[in-house]
Amino acid sequence: MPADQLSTTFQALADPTRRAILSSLTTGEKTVSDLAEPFDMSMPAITKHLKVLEKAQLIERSRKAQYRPCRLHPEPLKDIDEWMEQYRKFFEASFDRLDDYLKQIQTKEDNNDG
Amino acid sequence: MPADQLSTTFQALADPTRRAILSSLTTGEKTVSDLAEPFDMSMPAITKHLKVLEKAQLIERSRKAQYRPCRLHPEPLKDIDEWMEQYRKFFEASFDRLDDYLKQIQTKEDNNDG
DNA sequence: CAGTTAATTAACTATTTAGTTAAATAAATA
DNA sequence: TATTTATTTAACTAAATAGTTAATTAACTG
Repeated sequence: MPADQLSTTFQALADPTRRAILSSLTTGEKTVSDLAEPFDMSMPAITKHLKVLEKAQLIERSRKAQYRPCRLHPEPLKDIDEWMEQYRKFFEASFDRLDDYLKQIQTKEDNNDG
Repeated sequence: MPADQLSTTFQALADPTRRAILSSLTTGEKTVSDLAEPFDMSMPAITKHLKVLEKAQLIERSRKAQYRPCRLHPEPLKDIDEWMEQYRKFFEASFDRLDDYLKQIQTKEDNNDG
């Protein structure tokens, strides 16, 4: 398994449970139990997912009494966004999708003199 | 391993060789040998990476004589870009980075009367 | 048709991943 | 101090990943 940061980030995101955990953290800090609640999965499984997210620096953790709250650390997502930049011209220019096609039609109509 | 499309795409991108292959395809269609050339890796290893990219629908393949040219199919990247949307407000608003901090300072100076 | 080039498939291996249950640790509370 | 709550660690397993070499397939070329 590759050790570079971008690979680690993509790897961490390649799991629906971990993406759901991140999404859940967009509304603020959560305990491990809070985060585990929606999933039909043991606590140790959640602990492992949190370790993957923490190693990828997508979350940060602290201590409050017996709790180990997690919060979102979104910076690695910025790196993905920047990596994506070189591909935007390809997928944004695409005519494969209906809405893109319709947008193109609309633009032509806007420029119409008659 | 999760079967959902977004996980498959992230998984495919979680490897530097595969990302380099995609990047190489931004300049146009390439044969397998062309794509393999920069890597210190056997041909079957490259074939496997191409299979991963093809299953993730990040590349498309055709046939020309004994060649099996590959071309970029960027649509799944659009899905990642859309998934990212919910996180942009977090990393774009970040003050963790020096350039963001400097931008903030600059804005204050621009608004100065003296 | 024999040989060469391009690429894939088969068979194998080592490592990683994603989950489990049972036990251990940390901190609060009765 | 004993018990409960929150979480992690240990030990294990099954499946997936990423690579290898050797053999095979496909198509061109002399």
